[in-house]
Amino acid sequence: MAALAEHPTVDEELVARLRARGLRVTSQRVVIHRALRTHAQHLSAEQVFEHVAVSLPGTSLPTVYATLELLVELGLARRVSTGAGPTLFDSRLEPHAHAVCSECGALADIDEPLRAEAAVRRARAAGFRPDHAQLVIWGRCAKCAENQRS
Amino acid sequence: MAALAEHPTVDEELVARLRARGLRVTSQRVVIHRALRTHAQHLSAEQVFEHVAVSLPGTSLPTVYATLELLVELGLARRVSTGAGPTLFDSRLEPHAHAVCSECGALADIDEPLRAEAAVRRARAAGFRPDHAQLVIWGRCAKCAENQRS
DNA sequence: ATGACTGCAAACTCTTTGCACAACA
DNA sequence: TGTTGTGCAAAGAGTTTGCAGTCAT
Repeated sequence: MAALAEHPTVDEELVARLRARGLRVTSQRVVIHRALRTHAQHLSAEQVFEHVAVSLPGTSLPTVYATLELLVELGLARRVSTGAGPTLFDSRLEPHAHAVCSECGALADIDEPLRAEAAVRRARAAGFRPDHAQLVIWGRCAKCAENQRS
Repeated sequence: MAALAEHPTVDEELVARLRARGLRVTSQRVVIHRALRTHAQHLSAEQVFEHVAVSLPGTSLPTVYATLELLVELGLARRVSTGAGPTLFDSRLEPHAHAVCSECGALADIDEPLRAEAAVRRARAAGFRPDHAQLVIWGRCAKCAENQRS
């Protein structure tokens, strides 16, 4: 737990939530959380691992996986499963849609309110306890649509 | 291609779409498509494989995977990636939401119009070519919410 | 001091690939 | 007859598990 004095505001919420659950504040957890928050959104576990390797060499991939799952449980990250390639992790917590290219797998944020209330209400009426909703739009990104005029 | 005379209406569309693309109508393709249409929705490749093993023994798992992907391309099935467990394939083509239990992975249909038009328009404006949208609601199913009062 | 957490290696699940044979058109 | 499609076996990607040792509390 040294050399971690910077980024106070980014870390605060993580530390608070770990403490609230009686979980330990380890350097790995701090660095992994920071990687997700400070780099581009939608990182795979492998990408997080690469970023973390710079700031905290020796961190293992299984720890990255475990920590990312923990962050999701703590409500500090969201899983984005595109079904193509690895699962991505997103530190943007506001509900927003994702556009996924079925050709190259590229992922883009769509800033637009979800309008999922009706479906969420319907799910709740069926005994389901909704946590959050996610809208994924499948299609072709501009680049792939141009390259392959089919 | 014998003993496949039943289920005419279920098969018709598949045969038409295969012919239209100059693709061959094989017994495996017919049986796999039929399995997806006649059994409960949301089957994994493995589950399709098991069902197909009854009606056409000897069919291989790689063929099941290849054919399911083909059905998706032909617009006769939809991929549903929950991010937990294997990819599921859905023969219901009308847009509808899915509720996924983050505890046990159970998947349920939510019959509710999507209201994804605004997000789709936004994606299209960014050069993206939308194909279809999917709304996934994460949470806990009735059973898991009851078992584990946390 | 003690129990949670990590690193390592290995296993595991799901899916794809390469190649020889089979069968639709 | 000429490919397209299939089966088999093997490989591959992504993720999880078991266990011994480490470190936050």
